[in-house]
Amino acid sequence: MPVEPDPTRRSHESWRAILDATFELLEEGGYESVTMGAIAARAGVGRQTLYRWWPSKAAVVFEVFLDKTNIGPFLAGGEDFPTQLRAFAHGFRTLYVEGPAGTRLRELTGAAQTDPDLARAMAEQWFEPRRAPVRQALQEAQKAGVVRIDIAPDTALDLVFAPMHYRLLVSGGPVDAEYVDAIVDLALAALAPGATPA
Amino acid sequence: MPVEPDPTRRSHESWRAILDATFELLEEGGYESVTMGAIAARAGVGRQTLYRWWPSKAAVVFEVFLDKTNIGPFLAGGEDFPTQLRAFAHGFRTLYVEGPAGTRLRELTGAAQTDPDLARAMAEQWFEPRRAPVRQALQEAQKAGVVRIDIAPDTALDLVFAPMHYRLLVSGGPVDAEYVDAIVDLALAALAPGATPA
Amino acid sequence: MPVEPDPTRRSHESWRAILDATFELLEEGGYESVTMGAIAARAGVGRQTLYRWWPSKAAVVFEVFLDKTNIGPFLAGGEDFPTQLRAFAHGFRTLYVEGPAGTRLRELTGAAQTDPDLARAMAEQWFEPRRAPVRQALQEAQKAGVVRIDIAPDTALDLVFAPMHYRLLVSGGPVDAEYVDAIVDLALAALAPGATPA
Amino acid sequence: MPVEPDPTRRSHESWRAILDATFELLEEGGYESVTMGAIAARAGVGRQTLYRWWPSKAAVVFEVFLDKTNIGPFLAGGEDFPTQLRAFAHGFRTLYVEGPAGTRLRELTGAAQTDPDLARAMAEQWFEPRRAPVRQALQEAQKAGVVRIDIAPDTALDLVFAPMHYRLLVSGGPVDAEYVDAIVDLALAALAPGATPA
DNA sequence: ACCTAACCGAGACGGTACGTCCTGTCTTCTG
DNA sequence: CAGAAGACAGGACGTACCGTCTCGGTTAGGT
Repeated sequence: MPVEPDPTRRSHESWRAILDATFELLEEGGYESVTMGAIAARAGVGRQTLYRWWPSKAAVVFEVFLDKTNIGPFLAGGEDFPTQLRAFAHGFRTLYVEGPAGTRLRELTGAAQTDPDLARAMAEQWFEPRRAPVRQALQEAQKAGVVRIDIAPDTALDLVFAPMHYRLLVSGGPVDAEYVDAIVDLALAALAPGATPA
Repeated sequence: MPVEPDPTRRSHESWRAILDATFELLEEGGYESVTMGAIAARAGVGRQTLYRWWPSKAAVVFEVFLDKTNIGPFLAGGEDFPTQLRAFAHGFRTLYVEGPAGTRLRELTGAAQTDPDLARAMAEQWFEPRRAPVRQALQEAQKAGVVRIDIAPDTALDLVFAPMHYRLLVSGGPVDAEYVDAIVDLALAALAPGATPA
Repeated sequence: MPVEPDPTRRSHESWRAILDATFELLEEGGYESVTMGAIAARAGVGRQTLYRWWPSKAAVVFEVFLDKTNIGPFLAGGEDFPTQLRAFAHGFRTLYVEGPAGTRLRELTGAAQTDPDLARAMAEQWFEPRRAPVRQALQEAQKAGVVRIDIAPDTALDLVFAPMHYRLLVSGGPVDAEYVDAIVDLALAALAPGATPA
Repeated sequence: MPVEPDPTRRSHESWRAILDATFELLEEGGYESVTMGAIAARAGVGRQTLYRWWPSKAAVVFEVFLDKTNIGPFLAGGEDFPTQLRAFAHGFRTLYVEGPAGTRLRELTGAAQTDPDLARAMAEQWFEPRRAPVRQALQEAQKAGVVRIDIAPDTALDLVFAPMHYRLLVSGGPVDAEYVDAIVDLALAALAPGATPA
């Protein structure tokens, strides 16, 4: 049984240096170019220190990703659900889909396909925290009768989350503001209380 | 100057042995356990023969994936669009989402996040051939007035394709028949000619 | 500036535990398997405590060797030189050449080839104390005219000490009682006052 | 079961570069400073190539030692045994006891104390080839009645070989020409047909 | 009865070397 | 003469130790 090291013994300087070094390496050459050895060398840290706190380079990169991007988007309160949802979707796109954050998200999600630990960590620490507030608002909207009650909340959420991730990871299609608007429109249409199939 | 190998010289026995060996290795240990060396050894083939015809293990695995799965789903003719779409979605789920094919699809899509050549090959040879017939049927349904005309076809397609891939690749949620039904229902509701947002 | 540790503060329990742990590790896996970390862990002692009192694992192992073997052989008084020499040689063989002590002696002498500090310590604290009484007896025998006077004492001593160490360290040949007898016979023949070359 | 690589496939350039690099590293920093990684880097060779042909750095260094020193000493023919023996002993001292060769011999013999494979290789490929011609000459001298017949040849050989190795490896005493002469004198005295103990 | 200084166990730290694995190229021998 | 076999340079991996360091806790005088 692996002994969990006492986090209070952890050297803050090393931890910071490791995250910074990893960030720089990611910016310079992308995920593939990052290696445990390169991180250690850049950070001026022993290789073993890396392995003491992270099981793999994927874990380090994920922590950097969390460290740099754990800033939203937040759900605006005091607005109606459609407005909230649209604002959230645009915020998500701005923060995570384009630019380096999008590339990191693609690379990490890619690595997670063959790394169950990473997949679990990302699900718990990244994806779920972003779905949770929207789920909450959705369920309130359902109770208020603004959204169909006969849809499982997670299925409804997928209508907005899935297309953005799908274009990012699979189809490579553009995820611009127009696309986000269209997706939100379609989701709201599908979720309208009296909606019926074509 | 790299000489382009003459495809007519390609040995069918070797080609077959390589694909079979790769398939076996995938079944036995998954994508991570496959290496060019292991394929060559298992196939009784020289390493160079592999590199002559494929640039990377991803390319070999993708060819195996194509070889084993290039069998549908097909779009039923002579039925109305909702019926066609639903049947297609269930067919897709059955063939590619669960079982080994789903695992291969996840692994390859994962690898494609850091391998642009693989990403392009998969888009052209796998994803697009599956979207194309549905796009065709959708556009005919739009012309027939059965589906809203004001939606870009690829955006509309995403309503069905995205959720299945999202659960497979990102959320890890179940992709069962109920989910597929729900997604198709919601897509059709969103695409109904008179649909309006919540 | 390195402060010299105060020897009076030395914990006897730790010292004992370290020597015992080292001895056990040597018995279990030989010199190669002993590490400073393993000694500390086995002794229930901090790593730093080891380094406070010994500069290297070789030094610890040598102290264990001294601790366990510093018991002779002794030179019998009141006998003639040939008898003394023969008894000493057999005693040496019994105590140090065979069994674990012989293995330790081999390993330490081996390590001393690339560790001058260890080499010096062994020469002063182990080899010389064993040569000294024999040298003393030899010199008395020379004065008494029983042994040739024209041979440097250390050269004469080598006639007995060298063959046993040579077989132990270099040739791997047997160092049994017959060999010791033969060596002592030859040495005495060479050292006889009237001896002349072949 | 480890597959023995086919020696005919061995790259002569790499082999030469490895031996030369190892020799240089030995000259520069001694045995301790040599590492498999440093050899590979200096030789411009892959690490795996080293491990393909040698099991350890000790094996490489031993091969370098053989390569550089496998040049004698030779036993002069047509002379009487005492003259042959003395010339051989001086030749041995000149070639192997002083200078870098002596240091290498010490380091390798040291390493052999905890490396049985090395010990065996050295015994077979280095020590025995140097003892063999002397044993041969000794046995002829015994048949000719010039040397006592009642001494095992290997015991007799030890009278000359052991003291030189003992001073080199154990006592650190000088191994100069005077010492060699004295040792040869004593050995011959001990081996004279009519020799009797003191 | 309290300081205070050195000791202690524990273990994280920066490093170095290890031996293995895999990649993509090059060479040799064989059917 | 095509291709199986495998050696090659290169480089990342994860592990094992090294010797130093920092952290609290304990012990032992000296006040």
